[in-house]
Amino acid sequence: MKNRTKRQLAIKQAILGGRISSQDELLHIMKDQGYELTQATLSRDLKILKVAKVSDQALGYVYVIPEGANTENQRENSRMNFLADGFRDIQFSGNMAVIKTMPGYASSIAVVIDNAEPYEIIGTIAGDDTILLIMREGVTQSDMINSLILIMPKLEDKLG
Amino acid sequence: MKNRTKRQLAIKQAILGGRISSQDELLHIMKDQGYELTQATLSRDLKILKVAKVSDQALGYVYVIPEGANTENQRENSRMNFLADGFRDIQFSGNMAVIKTMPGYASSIAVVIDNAEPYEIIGTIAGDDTILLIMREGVTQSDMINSLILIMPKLEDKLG
DNA sequence: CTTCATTTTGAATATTTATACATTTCTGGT
DNA sequence: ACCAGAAATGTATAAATATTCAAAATGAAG
Repeated sequence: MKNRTKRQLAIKQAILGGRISSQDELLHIMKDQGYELTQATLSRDLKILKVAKVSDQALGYVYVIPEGANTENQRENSRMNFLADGFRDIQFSGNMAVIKTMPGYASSIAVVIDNAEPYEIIGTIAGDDTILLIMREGVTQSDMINSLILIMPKLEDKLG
Repeated sequence: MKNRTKRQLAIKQAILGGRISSQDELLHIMKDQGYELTQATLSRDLKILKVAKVSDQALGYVYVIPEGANTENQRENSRMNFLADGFRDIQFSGNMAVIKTMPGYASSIAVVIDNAEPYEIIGTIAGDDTILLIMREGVTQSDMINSLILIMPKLEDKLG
């Protein structure tokens, strides 16, 4: 479970970064990165990540993540980016994480996280500029960060 | 050639309109509309139109036209929509068409049309708020309109 | 109207991608 | 620790899609 999330993030980034034109190609890339999986799993992951294949001048076809996929639609997506801008900082303590935000942002961001229902996070409590996240037993800080980036890609600027 | 353009427009609209989940399904729809073609041709058309297949809650997969496909990228796409807003009117006379635009828009729009190199249009001459289009022999007014919509989808609001 | 070159298309096929099914791996409760 | 149920994965295969190759259509030039 834990590994699945991480793998999907890696797949997503491979796609965002590279010019990949078939699942086989992507499969080799992932294996090079140390992930063990088969084409079947890859196909399922791509479905979950809403990856699409479109024609491309140079390669014939490339995999892309259409704008606004993963987040229903474009408007939702830009709202998400807006919210990500309100993110200031995250600190960990035991099985808890505390996110500090710009004033007023906390509950909106918490709602986004809640709706995504990430495996890593059991629950959230939000004030005005602070969110408390309760982490699932066994989840690492790095897992948490990956999970949050998966929900709000723009956070990568601040967390990656 | 003429028919090919028209067919591709019909395909594009079927995709924009409907929830189509396989080429076979789309093939039947096109045949119902009186187009004669095979899956092979359809596959090529979808490639040309930069249509993509992404996962969908209800249907498993649907065909979509990712935002900004057909036009290189999103920024280009919004510029295109902006320009389409400057379009006022089109009138035909013999093998010529005259587009009236808001002041200053004409040459930008003409450049977009020139770059698309539509079969239907031999050439354009633009002033400040007027574009003269020379139509290819045998091209109908309806062909022209379809062709322009194919270039600037947003024109459909004003021409469809 | 021919002829040649180019483009488009279909049929058959290769390639790619999705999924059914069986198996393994997790998770939670006792 | 053990078991039952759920989720994830691989294997094998079905289904879907892209491409090769040959034929037909179209266009340009004489």
